[in-house]
Amino acid sequence: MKLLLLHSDYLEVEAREKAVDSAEDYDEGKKRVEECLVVFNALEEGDEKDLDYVIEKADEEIRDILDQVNTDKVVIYPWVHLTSKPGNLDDAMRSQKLLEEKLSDLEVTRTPFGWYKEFEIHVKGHPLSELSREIRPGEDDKKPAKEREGEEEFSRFIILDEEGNEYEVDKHKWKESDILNEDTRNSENLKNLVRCEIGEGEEKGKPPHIEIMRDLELVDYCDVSDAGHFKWHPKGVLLKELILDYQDELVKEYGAFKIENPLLYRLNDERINQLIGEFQEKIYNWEEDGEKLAMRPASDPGQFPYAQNLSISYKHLPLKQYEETSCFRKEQRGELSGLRRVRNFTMTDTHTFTANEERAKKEFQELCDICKDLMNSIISKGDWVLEWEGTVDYWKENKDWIKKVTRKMGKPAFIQLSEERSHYYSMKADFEAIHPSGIETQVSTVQMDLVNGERFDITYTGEDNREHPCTILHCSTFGSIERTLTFLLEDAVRNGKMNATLPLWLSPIQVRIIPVSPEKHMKYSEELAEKLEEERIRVDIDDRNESVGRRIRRSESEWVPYTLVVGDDELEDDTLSVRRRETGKEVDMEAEELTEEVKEKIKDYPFRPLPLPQKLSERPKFIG
RNA sequence: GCCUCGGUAGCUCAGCUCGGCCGGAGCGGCGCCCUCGUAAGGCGCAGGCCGUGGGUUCAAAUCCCACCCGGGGCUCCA
Repeated sequence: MKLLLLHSDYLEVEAREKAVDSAEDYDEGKKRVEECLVVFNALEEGDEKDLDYVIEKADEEIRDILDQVNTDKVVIYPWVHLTSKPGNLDDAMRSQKLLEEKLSDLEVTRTPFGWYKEFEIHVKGHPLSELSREIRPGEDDKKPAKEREGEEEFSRFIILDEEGNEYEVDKHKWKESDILNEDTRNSENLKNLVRCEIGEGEEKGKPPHIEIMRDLELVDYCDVSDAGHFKWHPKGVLLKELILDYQDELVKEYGAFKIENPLLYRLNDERINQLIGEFQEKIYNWEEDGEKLAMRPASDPGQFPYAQNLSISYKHLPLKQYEETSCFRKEQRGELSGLRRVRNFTMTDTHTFTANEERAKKEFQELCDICKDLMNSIISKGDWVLEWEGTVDYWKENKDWIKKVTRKMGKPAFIQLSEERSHYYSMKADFEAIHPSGIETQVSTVQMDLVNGERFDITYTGEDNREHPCTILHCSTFGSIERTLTFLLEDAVRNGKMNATLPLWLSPIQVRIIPVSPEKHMKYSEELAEKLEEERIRVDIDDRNESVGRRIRRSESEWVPYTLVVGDDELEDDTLSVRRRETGKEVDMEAEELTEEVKEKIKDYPFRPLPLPQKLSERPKFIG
């Protein structure tokens, strides 16, 4: 039996005239059924051998779909043309009645058998709305619910441990790998990564960072923009700027020059067309004065043409070009999720142009070192692992080198290999942060690109005075700042919200002073604040007319790492009562001690001043 | 794009089943009392034509229709 199942808004059907002599009697007029599953069906040759089984199976399939589309109205509609080998008429008519009986506990409508019918149908557009099934007697195994195009991109999976030892992984038995079941943080994180990549996928539900980013007044939805575009409050802007400051330091050390390209590109330029092509449906584009324009979905559309126009000699190599840019991708509506998947994000991207692959490997290593530092300093010392992706051939030829790089990162790696090169890179290393919930966030990536130099005519003049294509390395230290922030926030609540905290250098407010009595202790508080400020510490004063308890609570809910209460006792001797958020306990220390402690923790990190009025009484509430 | 849930005060939400006696609470804000000692002190005040537009009705936050916007899921992406 062949079945065609259509989840429909409505079906209207009217019997016109008998198509066969044996057609059943029928004299009802036009019928209309709304919000139903229309079951077109045709009995096939051979089905009569075990009609009961066929009907039973059909019943099963129909109920399965009903369940999924969440309706209980069925229309049974015989349609012989679904098959090229129809069963005989009598059996076919019988099958209709049997099916109706089988489904009789539901709201079933049957259209007459053997008539020419006129019908109008409106089928819904969701993925389950159009399904076909085939049932054959004697075939017991159920067809898969969805027949996916099972194109297997990767053919080989390998794990490297921190020492660079190699373990082959079976896609279907990955859980059994000993290396994934060791009782270490690395092993556990790697297991989570492998699960996300080839296992049952990511954990679902509302991501925890959404509530946090709003509670901390960092980032918020923006009701006047497109979905997936966010507004940033002062503290959020500060956070982003500090991270980018840090990034700038890394770039400077690496020796790259910083450039800035437009956000908007002309699609009728062949290069742009090629570069944006991969993003196809995902670009924001429109027409302006007859010209097709698009917002940049990545840094390449700006950076490649930029590099093309440079005059590069072998003496300039390796040439390092860095850009930090806003990218726009029109992700599907339903795919957007907090800051994790957005339509506008900031990316930091370096391209290194080298003379040849050998030289590129050296640079690759150096870029990985940078990414490692970044992971360890900004993201999380513990909870990240490596992922390599590339071709089987590249792996075979460069195994030792890949192992060497991995060893230097001090993290285990998961390697996915495909027979054919599917992207421009032959091999890439992704730096994946692992959330407390087990999901991954790709932070950095370093990619070995052996083809685009030639393809986009990015060349250097060699000693031989001839043009040679560059081997290009792509390194995005932050695939997206937004995602990085997502991880930071979720990582912060790894052990619960109680003592959750951002790294001190990223805390928008590092020290809060609470004068017990605003009038009496204000002067001292202000002097203290000034002293701390001189040491480049972000400090503010909660001078609101509230009880001490209430102000402590506010400070804690804003994740302020150090809270000082200033009262009569402090005026007398110079000891401060310091509440450390990390421990939730308060200790007495002198101003100098506190300064030293804070400075020690933030010594080499960027600093930016408080982006808000110092006194809380002068500060608006941004959210809630 | 599809499915689904939602849109009520600055924020979080209750009220809608069964139309009227419904426009509320907490937080936040403001004011007053208190001059406070480590995660919510007390009292008071101001904030909303209940997403938009239609419809039904003597009467709509509540019922119906359309649209807009947001969350989640699917698909997609990786």
